[in-house]
Amino acid sequence: MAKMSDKQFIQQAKILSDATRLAIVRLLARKGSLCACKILDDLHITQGTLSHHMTVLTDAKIVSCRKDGKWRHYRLLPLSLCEMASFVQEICLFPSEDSEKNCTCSNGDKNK
Amino acid sequence: MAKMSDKQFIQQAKILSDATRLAIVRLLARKGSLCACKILDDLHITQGTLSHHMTVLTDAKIVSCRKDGKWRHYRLLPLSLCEMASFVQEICLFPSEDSEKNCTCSNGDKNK
DNA sequence: AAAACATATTGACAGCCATCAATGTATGGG
DNA sequence: CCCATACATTGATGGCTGTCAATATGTTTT
Repeated sequence: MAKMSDKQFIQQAKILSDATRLAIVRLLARKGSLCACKILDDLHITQGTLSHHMTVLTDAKIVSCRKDGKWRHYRLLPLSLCEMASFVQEICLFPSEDSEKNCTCSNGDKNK
Repeated sequence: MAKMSDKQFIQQAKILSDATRLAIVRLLARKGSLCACKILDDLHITQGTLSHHMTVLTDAKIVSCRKDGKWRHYRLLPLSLCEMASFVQEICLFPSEDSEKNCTCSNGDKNK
């Protein structure tokens, strides 16, 4: 699994930090695969708004899209989400070293 | 570790999806503990802007703050970040069941 | 060909927010 | 006391974006 850049993480986090898009992602996580019209049934938004969100999610490779006649079937792509989880996990596991002793807030010599 | 609500996750993700705040978090992850003036040295923002971001991060319990005379020492709090990582991880581990067979996009009967 | 359905696109708009400049507050030094 | 330092607060502003209404595009059905 490739490591995510800060820039990538920011993009993905911004995408997931929207209530509507998170609802879509969670819905897909439960249902596996859905066409846009079924997703629309669960949300209180316009069809144009949903289309916009699906484009955003697809471009970010958070979901995949398969054409089937008139329909578009969407499915969750685990890779981006896993990379995102790892990204946060790594920060979370910071060494926790105490560098306060090195603080030189222009008073680092107050103990002289 | 408590489970995060969708609302909480959205709030935290929104906070981390800002380049400046992510830089602050990563800086604290490396250095352990820093006062505001040292954080300011690493960023190209105004002091007032930094103060704003530190308030946001502190309110969200992503960092802790300890007063020491004129100074404020900030430190990363791992809990919120870990919960956030778990939140994404759980979505990432969705069952991957294929419910496409149940899709009734008004053409569920097209094989009749 | 026409109508119905599914989705995409466009333009406009309101709300949010990161940022700055300016000012305010608190703490410590001389 | 006065001044410097560290940080907070306020008001204004520009940019981004989620949303809708309207319209367009593509596909299937009749």
